[in-house]
Amino acid sequence: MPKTGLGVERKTNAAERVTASLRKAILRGELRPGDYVRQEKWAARLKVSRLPVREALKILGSEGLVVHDPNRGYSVAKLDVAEMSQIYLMRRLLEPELVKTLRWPRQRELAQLRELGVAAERALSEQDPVRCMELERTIDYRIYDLSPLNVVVREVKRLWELIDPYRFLVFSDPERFYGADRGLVMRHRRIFDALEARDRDALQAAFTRNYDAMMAYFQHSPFAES
Amino acid sequence: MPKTGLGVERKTNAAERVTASLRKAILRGELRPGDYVRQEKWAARLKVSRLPVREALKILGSEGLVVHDPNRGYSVAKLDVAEMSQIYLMRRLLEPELVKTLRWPRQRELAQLRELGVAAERALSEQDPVRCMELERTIDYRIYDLSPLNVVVREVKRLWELIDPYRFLVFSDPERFYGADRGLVMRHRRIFDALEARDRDALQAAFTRNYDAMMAYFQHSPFAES
DNA sequence: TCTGTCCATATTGGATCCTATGTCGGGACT
DNA sequence: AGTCCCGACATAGGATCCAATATGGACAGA
Repeated sequence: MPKTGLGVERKTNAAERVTASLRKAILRGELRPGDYVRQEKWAARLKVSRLPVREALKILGSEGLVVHDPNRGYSVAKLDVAEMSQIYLMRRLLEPELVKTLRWPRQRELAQLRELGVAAERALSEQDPVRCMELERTIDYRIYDLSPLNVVVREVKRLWELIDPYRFLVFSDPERFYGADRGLVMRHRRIFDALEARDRDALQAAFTRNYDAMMAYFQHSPFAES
Repeated sequence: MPKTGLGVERKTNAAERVTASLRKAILRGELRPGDYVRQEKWAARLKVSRLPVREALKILGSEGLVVHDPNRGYSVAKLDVAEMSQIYLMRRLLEPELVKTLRWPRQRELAQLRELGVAAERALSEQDPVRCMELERTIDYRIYDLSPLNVVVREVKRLWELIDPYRFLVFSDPERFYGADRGLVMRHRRIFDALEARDRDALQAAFTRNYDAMMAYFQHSPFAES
C-alpha cells in the first residue's frame, strides 16, 4: 500500500516518467538535434514497455521538441536560425508579463535562489556545463512561478525547452562556454539584486540581458542547418 | 497500393485522425468542458482500438485542451476566467507580430477569403453557429499563414484552440449569438478591406476588435467556474 | 436510520503480440 | 557495368490481453 506522505511516493505514470527522462536526455545533449529516438532502446533503458515511450514521444511531438515522420520514427527537432529567433521573440514578448505580475519573493525564497546561484557558479567553475544549465533552468523557473499567470508561465517554460537542445551545444562549446561564464554569473547577480530591491525594470533588464548575445551566437553558428 | 497523388490519400496515422476528431468534437460542443472522454466509446465510434485514442488524449493533454487525472481519465479542460484572459493576453501579444510580418495576399487568395466570409455570413443567417465558427477559424488561419513566422503561427493557433470550447458556448447562446452577428460580419469586412488596402494598422485593429467584447462576456458569465 | 466496510463493476494503465511499412543489400536482366 | 527488382531485416503502428485503480451499492452493525 503506497504511502502518499511526504516521501513523494511514485504516484506518477510511466509515460510521464519517460517524458521527463527524454527531456532530460535532450537537455543534456545525450540526444542531439536530428537523432532518432529508438523506441525499444529507450523502453529497455527505462525498464518499461514501448508503449509509454510512444506516448511520451507523442507528447514531445506536440510540443515541437521532436518531429515525427510516419513509419520512420521520431527525431529530435532541428531548428533553423529563423525558428530559433522566433522562439526568442515570443519569450521576449511573454516574459515581461511575468515580470510585471510576479510577487516579490520572501526572504527565505530569495535565500534559496541565491543558493542555487552559487551552486551554478560552482558547477561552472568545475566545468560541469550540464549541471550548470540545469541549475540555471531551475532558477528561472522558480522566478517565473512567482507570477500568478500560470498559463503564461507554462508557455514560457515550454519555449525554453524548445531551445534546450541548442543551449546545450552552446554550453558545451568550450571556447564559448568560458566566454559565457562571466556573463552568467553577472546575470544571476543582477537578477537576485533586482528581486531584493523589488525593482521590476531592473529585473526585466537582467532577464533580457543575454538574449542578444545568444542569438548572435546562433546567427553565425552553422550547426542549425535546416 | 496507395497513390500519393493529388488525391491526398489517407497517409495519416490513426492517432492523428483521432486527435482531429476529438478536437472537432470539442469545437462543436459535443464534448463540453468538464466532460470525460471515455476511451472505449470513442474508439468504437472512430473504428479504432483504444490505443490511438489514448495517444490522441496524450497530445491534447499536452496542449492543455484536456486534463488528465491518473486512473480516472481525461476530461475537457475547464478554464476559469483568469486563465482565459491569460490566453487572450498572449494572443494580443503574439498576433501583432504576425500582422507585422505577413505578406499581402494575391487577388486569388483574397477572393477565396471573401468567399469564406460570405459563407460564414450565410451560416450565421441560417443559424448554424458551429459551421460559422469553423469558417471563422478557417479565415483567421489562412491569414495567419500569410506570415513567415511559422512557429509563432503554430502557437497562436494552439491558443485559439484552447478557448474553442468556450467560444462554442458563446456562439450557442442564442441571445448572445444574435448580438455577435453584426459584430462578426463587420469584423470580416474590416479584415478583408484592410488586406485589400494593404493597411497593417487597420488589419491589426480589426483583429483586436472583439477581444474585449468576448472577454467582457466571459467576465460575468458563470459557466467558467473553476 | 445512519455509517462503515467490503465486494462487484467500470475504466484506465501497461505489456505483449501481430502486422505494415520502410530500408538495405544481393542478384538478375539489359 | 549499370540499373532495377525482390526479399530479408529492422522498426514503427495497431490490436488484444491482463493488471491496477476507482466508483457505487449492498449489507452488517451500532
